[in-house]
Amino acid sequence: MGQGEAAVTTRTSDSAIVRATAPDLAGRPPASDCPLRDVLDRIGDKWSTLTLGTLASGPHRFSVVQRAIPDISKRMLTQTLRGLERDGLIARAVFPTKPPSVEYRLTPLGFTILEPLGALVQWADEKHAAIKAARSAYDASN
Amino acid sequence: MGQGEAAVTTRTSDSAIVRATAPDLAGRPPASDCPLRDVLDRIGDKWSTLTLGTLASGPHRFSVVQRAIPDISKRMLTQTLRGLERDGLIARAVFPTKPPSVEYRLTPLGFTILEPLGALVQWADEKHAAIKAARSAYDASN
DNA sequence: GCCTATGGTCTCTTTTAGTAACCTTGTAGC
DNA sequence: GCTACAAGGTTACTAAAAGAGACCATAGGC
Repeated sequence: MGQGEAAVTTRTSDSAIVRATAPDLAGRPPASDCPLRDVLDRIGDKWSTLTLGTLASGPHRFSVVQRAIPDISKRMLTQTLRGLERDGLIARAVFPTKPPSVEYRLTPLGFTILEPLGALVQWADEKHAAIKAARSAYDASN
Repeated sequence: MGQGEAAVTTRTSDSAIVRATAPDLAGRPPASDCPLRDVLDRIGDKWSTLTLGTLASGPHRFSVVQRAIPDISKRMLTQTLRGLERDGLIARAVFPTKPPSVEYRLTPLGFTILEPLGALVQWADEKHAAIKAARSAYDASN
């Protein structure tokens, strides 16, 4: 690292390391304008991906979505749906029935996230066993 | 929905709708054993992806990672690194220098997540403008 | 002596998630 | 006529998590 290829690093001027090895992250805008951060703040939470996944199969009403994600509360579902709507990923339509029914559906923009999201789901399915094994091993050695 | 193809839904027995339209989610285990949930609880938080992204460029010491992600606190970084280590995505190595230095690097398993994660980053970059536009529009119409 | 750097931990405060009760309006049951 | 229930939320309250900042041991530089 410092010089040569010492595996055991001694004190070095780290600013050089930072410049040399983390360019793609340093190149990104620091905070609020970083697309990655912005997206992860949206879909990275506990419920957004599950909500998108539910709506992927077609438009659904509020209560249907809630039943599809059993352990979400009304409050969190409302909040999640509002957030996704605000970002243009889903659309909300109110029908003047009595009592009124509300339907949520993916927008064209919303559909485009299903592909990268699907890649992640696939990774999760494939590696879940390995992750659980690593977790057990870690907890065992404490 | 209920019968016919009425766009304006009246009261229907929703259990039928649930069964008909949300099968892929209903098919997943309800909570703790769902791979998607499990993975999202890990990498879905605010810092994990950024940490993985930083370590994607090579092994780094604690303080280097911290400087690469400017607004993370030591506490959160420690917690994030521990979590990723526990799940086998990164490895931790302590070198007995004075003061001791600690190096973190992706494991083979950790490297495999970079591809699906990359897809998401690309999506974020591509759609960021559209998302921000949708957000402005939503906030404007309030 | 004092400040710096290492990789953390500990405590405290603030933010966020989650729970449960309530709201409105109309229909159904009794 | 009274109670109950459905829809899609909102509101108040509580539990959990995130974040800020001080502290620790040890050694080197000035």
